Amino acid sequence: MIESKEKPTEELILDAAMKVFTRKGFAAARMEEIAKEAGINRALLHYYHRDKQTMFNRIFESRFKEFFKGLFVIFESDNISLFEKIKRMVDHEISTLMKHPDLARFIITEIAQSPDLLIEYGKKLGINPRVFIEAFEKQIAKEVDAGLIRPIEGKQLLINIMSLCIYPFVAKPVIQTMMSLNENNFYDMAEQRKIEVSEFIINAIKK
Amino acid sequence: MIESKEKPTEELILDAAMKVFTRKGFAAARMEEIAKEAGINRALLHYYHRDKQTMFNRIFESRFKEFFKGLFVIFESDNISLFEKIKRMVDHEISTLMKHPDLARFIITEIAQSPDLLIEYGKKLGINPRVFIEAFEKQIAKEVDAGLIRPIEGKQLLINIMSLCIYPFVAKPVIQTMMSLNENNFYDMAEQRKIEVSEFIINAIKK
DNA sequence: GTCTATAGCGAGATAGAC
DNA sequence: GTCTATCTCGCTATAGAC
Repeated sequence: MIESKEKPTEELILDAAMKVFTRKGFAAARMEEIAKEAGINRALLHYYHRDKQTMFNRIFESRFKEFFKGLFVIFESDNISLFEKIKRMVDHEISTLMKHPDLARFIITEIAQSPDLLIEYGKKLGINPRVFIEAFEKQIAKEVDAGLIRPIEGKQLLINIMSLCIYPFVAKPVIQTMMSLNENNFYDMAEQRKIEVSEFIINAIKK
Repeated sequence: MIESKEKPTEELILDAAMKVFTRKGFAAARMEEIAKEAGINRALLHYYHRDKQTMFNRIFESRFKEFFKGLFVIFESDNISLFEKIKRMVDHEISTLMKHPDLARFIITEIAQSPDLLIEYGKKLGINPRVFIEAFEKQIAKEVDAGLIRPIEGKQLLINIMSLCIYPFVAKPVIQTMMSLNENNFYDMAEQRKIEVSEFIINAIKK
């Protein structure tokens, strides 16, 4: 593997840190492993970043944004039908996670360890899910009242959508082993879900 | 808090270890914290269990069983309809996780760190998901062929069922914060899902 | 900027008194 | 069986040469 464009060391480090933190989590990650992954020396990590925690925060922030941005944007677009919105959300979410299969597990487990992270970085990055959730709930209630879909609570529907999109990636190693899926098989399955999940949801709620 | 029935120390330790390992994972768990949780001294942990790893293995085995047993049993019962089976699976899974909300995240993250755990403990405990999965796929294929349900792949349906049941618990801290749910609210929501999810799935696949 | 060497510390494990 | 004291080691972080 020849590096045709030699990246600046700082970026090499960030890339390496991202990989290692994402697959190991903060506690199990080792500076040694990050250095190795970046092809440099342990000491050099500290030249660019004060310490492990600082490094982690930087990585967490960017991954947090990656995970939480996107989704909400779609919902805000106003003049498209509910079913179309759901299709786009599902497609967007599964596409994102196919590109970053460990992202969801990383974010969720780190937040589980210190729930304040969600509030802290939510504020810092101006991501406020509640606004989005309320809008979503309102739209669902309206559709139900108008008799356009079966009765269902917005919260529950939203959890269902997230579950169907996100869980397969969170549990990827479990699913792969249980169902004997190699990397390719897994991605085929995920790709198929872009449509499968949309249809599943729409069938579940349509009248 | 008065301990009316004083448990033997060994059990106190196992209970404490279960709690700490489950919420922190192996890497972030501290022997000190386990000792404190058990109300004893650090050194005493080593009197009952050789070391941290041994202790962890013991805990992991019992939690692994807890997570993977159950589910499969239900499916094997033969003379009930598919919809009834789904209802029972959903109810069983959500009930289990309501009792042990951190269980799924624990098992999944530890397996993600070392996927061999799934194979190793699966063998050790005689849990073989593949048999179950194949039977499930066969039944779905039959129902589809007979025109009793919409066309859907068994694998995808199974993943959907697991996702809808398990994800809310895996992502519990995220969901609680995003949706402003305290413990009670969360449990009400989960309780409601026992029916909500069954209906959702059945509507999604019925003709 | 990058390395080698090493200081410093946190945490797991052991020795030994009671 | 349970504790206090201590050893040991792995890992983070720093000092200093190049």
